[in-house]
Amino acid sequence: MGHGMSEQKAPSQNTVRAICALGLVKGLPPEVAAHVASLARIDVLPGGAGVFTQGAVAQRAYAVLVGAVRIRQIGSDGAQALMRMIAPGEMFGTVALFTEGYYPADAETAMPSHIASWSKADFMALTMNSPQIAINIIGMVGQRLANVQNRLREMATQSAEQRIAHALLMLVEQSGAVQAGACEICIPLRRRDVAELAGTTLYTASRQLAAWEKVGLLARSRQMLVVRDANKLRRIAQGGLL
Amino acid sequence: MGHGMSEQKAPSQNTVRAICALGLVKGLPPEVAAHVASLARIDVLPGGAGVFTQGAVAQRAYAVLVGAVRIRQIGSDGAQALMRMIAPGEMFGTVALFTEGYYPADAETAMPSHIASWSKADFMALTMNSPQIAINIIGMVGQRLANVQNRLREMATQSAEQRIAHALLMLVEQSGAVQAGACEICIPLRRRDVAELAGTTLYTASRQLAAWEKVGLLARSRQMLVVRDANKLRRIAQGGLL
DNA sequence: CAGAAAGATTGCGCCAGCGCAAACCCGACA
DNA sequence: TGTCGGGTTTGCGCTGGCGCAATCTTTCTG
Repeated sequence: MGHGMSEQKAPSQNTVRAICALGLVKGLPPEVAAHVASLARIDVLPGGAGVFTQGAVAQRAYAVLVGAVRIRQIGSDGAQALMRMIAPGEMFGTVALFTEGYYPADAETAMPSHIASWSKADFMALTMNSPQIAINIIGMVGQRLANVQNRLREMATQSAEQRIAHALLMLVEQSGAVQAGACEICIPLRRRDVAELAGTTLYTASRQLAAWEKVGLLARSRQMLVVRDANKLRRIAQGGLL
Repeated sequence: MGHGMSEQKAPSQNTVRAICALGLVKGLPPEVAAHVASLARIDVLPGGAGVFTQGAVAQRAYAVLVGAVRIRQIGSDGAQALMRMIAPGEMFGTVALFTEGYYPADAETAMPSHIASWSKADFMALTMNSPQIAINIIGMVGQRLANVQNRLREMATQSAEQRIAHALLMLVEQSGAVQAGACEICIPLRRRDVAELAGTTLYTASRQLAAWEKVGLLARSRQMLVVRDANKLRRIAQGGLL
């Protein structure tokens, strides 16, 4: 949105295809999906670029086509928490259009990314005119709600170790590229990100990840994390051992 | 839902009025609201009655007209967390109709209650036929999502004392009856409920509440909690002192 | 109204994990 | 190739709050 470094394009072949694969237009005839795509604006952003900021008036709904986005919330006391990482094919910033109208968190690219977005007017019109789109939105938001509620319960009842394991498993599910039994998480993660996702501190997260690397459960390949034994991780997440 | 003790009625005058005040039918003409009300089934339940159970196939959407409902989630390890308390005028169990179809938590009355509900078929039809209803649902779910995300952040970053304060403030907001500067929370709360809402243990919650009662910040009047100084509580929640 | 069952309180010991501080690693850029 | 800055690791001490166990209180139930 008006960044010095952003490059703006009209939808191209590839981007149209990506938009048509969005959950938003699931179950809709191709021509409707194409129409949705035609309304989108595409931003090509470098890593670390802001998309919107917490508290700003919500004017657009977004989707990641390529890359990754970090959604971070800052409390009145300055404490930060990473609400979610957005992988390609997922939407973000949509709920604020339907509620009070302010983004509840910051959004910034975690790597060079292509971001699609729709104006509030267009997006509302789409929703009003197509019950299927409205239902798709409810489904997406509901999914998120269920997910966040699970995390909330885990946060309240599980150990830091388990929570970190869960965070990694969630990321694998979101953007895991399976290769030779191992899963690479295709989202760049700092220690700090893992910590905030799991609701613990940088220090604890660093120690835990280091320990898992030592055992060979985890590895790093050029900035990305690789889970070498997802089942073992799953067992840890369930609280198998302590 | 087929309980021995439940009494089932067709919508009466009072219940119709209550249903028309639901956020679900906000912005809709009275006759549509009346139609929504006519489709509702009303259950009159005693306290402690189950409404639905976690994992069951979602077949109805619910709203509390009178009373209160506890929504509790149980993890695979048996650990419990109280997701939310439902006050009169609020809906619950609606999201599952739009997602995978299973209720993600248990619901039981926390006191004698009147519960309205709609069949999945009716509810989906309403949503398909009225974009306004669809948008209202998105708004309600979005509100919930924002709320849960806030709790998630607090859980990750704040002290148990702060979290308990937040939990009480949320309840006041939900069903606070102001009287002589103090707010009574019109939902029956056990220590355990407060603890699970705040993501701490029964013991810690009990100690904290006892301390606040000692200082006069809190009081108990027949099973209900009364917040005598909401501002002070707010200051504690913000982390003013430790 | 007695007895049982469920909930609340509180003393006490203990440890997970927080968080400072200092060192270390590594990619970017001149 | 130096050096600069952001990110990471790790030792160490400290404490919030967990959780057992015993007791007390209140609410049901017959």
